[in-house]
Amino acid sequence: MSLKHAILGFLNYKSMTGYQLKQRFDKSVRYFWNASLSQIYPTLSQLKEDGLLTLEVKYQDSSPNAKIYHITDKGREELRNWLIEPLEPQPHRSAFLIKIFFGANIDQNLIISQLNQRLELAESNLAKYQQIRNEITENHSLKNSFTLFESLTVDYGIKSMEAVIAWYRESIEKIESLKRKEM
Amino acid sequence: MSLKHAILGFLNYKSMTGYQLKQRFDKSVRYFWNASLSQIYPTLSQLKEDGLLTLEVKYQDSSPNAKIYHITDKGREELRNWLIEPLEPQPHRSAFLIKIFFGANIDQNLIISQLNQRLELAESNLAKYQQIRNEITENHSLKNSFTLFESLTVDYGIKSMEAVIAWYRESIEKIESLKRKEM
DNA sequence: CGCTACATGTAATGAGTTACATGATTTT
DNA sequence: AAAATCATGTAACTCATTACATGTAGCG
Repeated sequence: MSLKHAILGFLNYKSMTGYQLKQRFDKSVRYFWNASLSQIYPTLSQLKEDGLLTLEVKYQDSSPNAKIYHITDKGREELRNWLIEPLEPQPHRSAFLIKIFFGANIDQNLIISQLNQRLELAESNLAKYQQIRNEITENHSLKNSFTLFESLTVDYGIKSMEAVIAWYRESIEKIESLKRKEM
Repeated sequence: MSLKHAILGFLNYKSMTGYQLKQRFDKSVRYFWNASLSQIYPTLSQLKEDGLLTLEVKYQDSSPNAKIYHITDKGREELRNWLIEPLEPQPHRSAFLIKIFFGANIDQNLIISQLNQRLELAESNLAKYQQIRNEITENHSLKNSFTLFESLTVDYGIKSMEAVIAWYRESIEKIESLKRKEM
């Protein structure tokens, strides 16, 4: 499970609560790994039981007690081993491509409009990624290895968005051109 | 669930058994939707219970009885509705990008070698997709809408492989160049 | 007075993988 | 003799989502 290792990765930089972890996820890796609080909390308990984390309870008047998790040596080793060992490539599932595959069954205009919707979404995502990219480049030099690796993940987003945008455009054109021939 | 609709999509073309469905999946959509027999069989039962399929049992001497499933009118309607209605964009998870994100924690050569592994894999996938693409173009004219939509899914594979290949190459170079600066 | 932020969880359900279980026929 | 093909499934487990449940403090 990668959630475990992502949590270990963040806690390796800084001890924090589940709530804060969620915020870290949302601020950095959300575009390729989303995690909900209802998944983070049980995972933290489990990591603690496995001896990869320790728990420090901070009693607070103002808000509920905060559970601050710290990574242990065993946790750091687990993280390191996971990072070192090559990962089996995961097959990726795309329900959208299933729809395209069976696209001949419905009116082509309905497919085109769905492609257009996705195209707009991809364009707005691309703009977001480019903005994040600019912020990284402005604030840090890429000589810092932490920054370099973070920027690589953003570059991945940019490159893949550019590729799908081109695909959406070409696909729409091809379907339009088929329509013309069928008339 | 898209598996249901993919099954309906195939059965809409031709009635068949779960085993044959698996073969169809493997021959066409495997690159963006894999399905195992242990998932196909219960899903077929469920689709039958929901009245989207009917079952015809073919008794055979040579091999176990074959259960041939046929799509019903209700099934065709369900397929059509699913194809027509826009799909919520699914967030994609990449454990590999999590590794890259935390890449600063380990020796950079270990990251580079993992990137190289993936690069080789992506190149061989690209070659496969291009071959499939050539076969489609040779055997059918793209004026046929069934063929067009199938070819679009292959084009998606080609375009996204080309994009990640470029990303792998650039990432490796950037890490190499960081190494040089750090020496 | 309601919304957001802080802070924690549980329970039910869905979707998918892996392991287990059976058995005949055909090809290597 | 072993492996692949045809043909069916069940059970256990993992991972993730959605709904449910609780409560304070501060801001507009």
